[in-house]
Amino acid sequence: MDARTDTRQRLIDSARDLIYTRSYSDVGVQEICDRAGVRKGSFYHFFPSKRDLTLAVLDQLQAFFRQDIIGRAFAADIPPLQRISRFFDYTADFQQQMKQDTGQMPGCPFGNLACEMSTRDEVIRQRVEQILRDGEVPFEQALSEAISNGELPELDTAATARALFAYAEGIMVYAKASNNPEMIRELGKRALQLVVTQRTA
Amino acid sequence: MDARTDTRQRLIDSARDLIYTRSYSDVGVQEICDRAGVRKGSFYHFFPSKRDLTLAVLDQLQAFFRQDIIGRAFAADIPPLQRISRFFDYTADFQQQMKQDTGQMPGCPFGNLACEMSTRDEVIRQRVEQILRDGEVPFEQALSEAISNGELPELDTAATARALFAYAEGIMVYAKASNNPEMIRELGKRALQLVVTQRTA
DNA sequence: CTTGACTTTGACCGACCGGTCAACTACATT
DNA sequence: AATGTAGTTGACCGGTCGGTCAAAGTCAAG
Repeated sequence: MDARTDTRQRLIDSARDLIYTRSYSDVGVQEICDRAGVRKGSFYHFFPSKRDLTLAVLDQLQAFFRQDIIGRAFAADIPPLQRISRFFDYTADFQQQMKQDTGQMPGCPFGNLACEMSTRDEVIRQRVEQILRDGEVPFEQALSEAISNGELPELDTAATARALFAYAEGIMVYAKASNNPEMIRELGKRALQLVVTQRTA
Repeated sequence: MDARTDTRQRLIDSARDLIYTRSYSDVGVQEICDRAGVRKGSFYHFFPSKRDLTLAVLDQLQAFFRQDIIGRAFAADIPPLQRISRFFDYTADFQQQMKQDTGQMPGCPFGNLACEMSTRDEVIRQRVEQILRDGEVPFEQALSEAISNGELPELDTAATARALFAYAEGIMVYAKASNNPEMIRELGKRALQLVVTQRTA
């Protein structure tokens, strides 16, 4: 690992930890540098601005989210609809671990930044929007597979996937406001109701 | 309107506008005072801290939310389940108006503050948590009424109301990230699916 | 006319903000 | 050994942060 990569990566990691557990505006460049053991001048050698560092942080968070949450939850070892339920369980596990480590439930890093930054930085907003769009994909795939399997009737997989993901975001906001990861599990149980096409009764 | 009430109220209004459309950390006390036409020293005569002003802002926002959104949406002029659908429509209308006025969709002020402040200020977190709890009530009442009417079978009204409200929060995050209030309408159409107790198919 | 409470003012506090810059070091290539 | 490049350093920029304070102004009740 050459020094370039290392310093740059330490800045990303430091910013990820701080911004995720606090907020964009609450964390200064100086604090990010301190935690990374980097002088501020070096920071601006690697990133033209705090915003650009944040975009790099978003890339890394998306990669982690895809591999460690989405990837494991949507693995093909169980039927597709069960994977959606598993996603909420793994999300709850992760938030529970974060709370154990930091004392507080940080919620969804993308939702957090969407709320804080969408009206303030169009570049960040668009990046977050794209990440949310990408997050719909595994849900949509699981739904398609369930339809193929005969587990589900024909339905609008794209719209349903989006509703599921939006519900997941709402659950995270709600659980964060309550500082209670258990709420993710409770509310997550209802997610599959969004998949149905017609109401009973 | 005596001067005391007026100055204090102008500070609350100014802070509401600025914090709602931007964020807590992005708005300074000085800027709040400038917009209110108040000198900073006066600010600290009426509020011991920026946090306390924010709590006053939350009170006012909750009152507005109750009267102008919840109150109108859940009026008894239509059947209870339709009131829930109307809530999403009115919410979309309001966000559309905000976007027209400011260029951007600000989303839910409570969800925004939940995301930004829950890990940073326990007092604000608890206040927001209470506001979210209070928001569940009209949903729960509508569900109870629908059960009485025979429109719905017996179900856990408290848990269902919470799921509905969480879904609403998620829709707001999603729409804000997309800067597209229309998304509230589209996703809102699926809300009543969360009310069902068993899946078809 | 005085008192006392409420309100306003503007200067001030130390700390921090995001960002810039010229000088310097380390190292690989020639 | 000389050169070029990547990386590092710390001082520095103007501006803002949340918050404090003593002094002055305002006004109604006694």
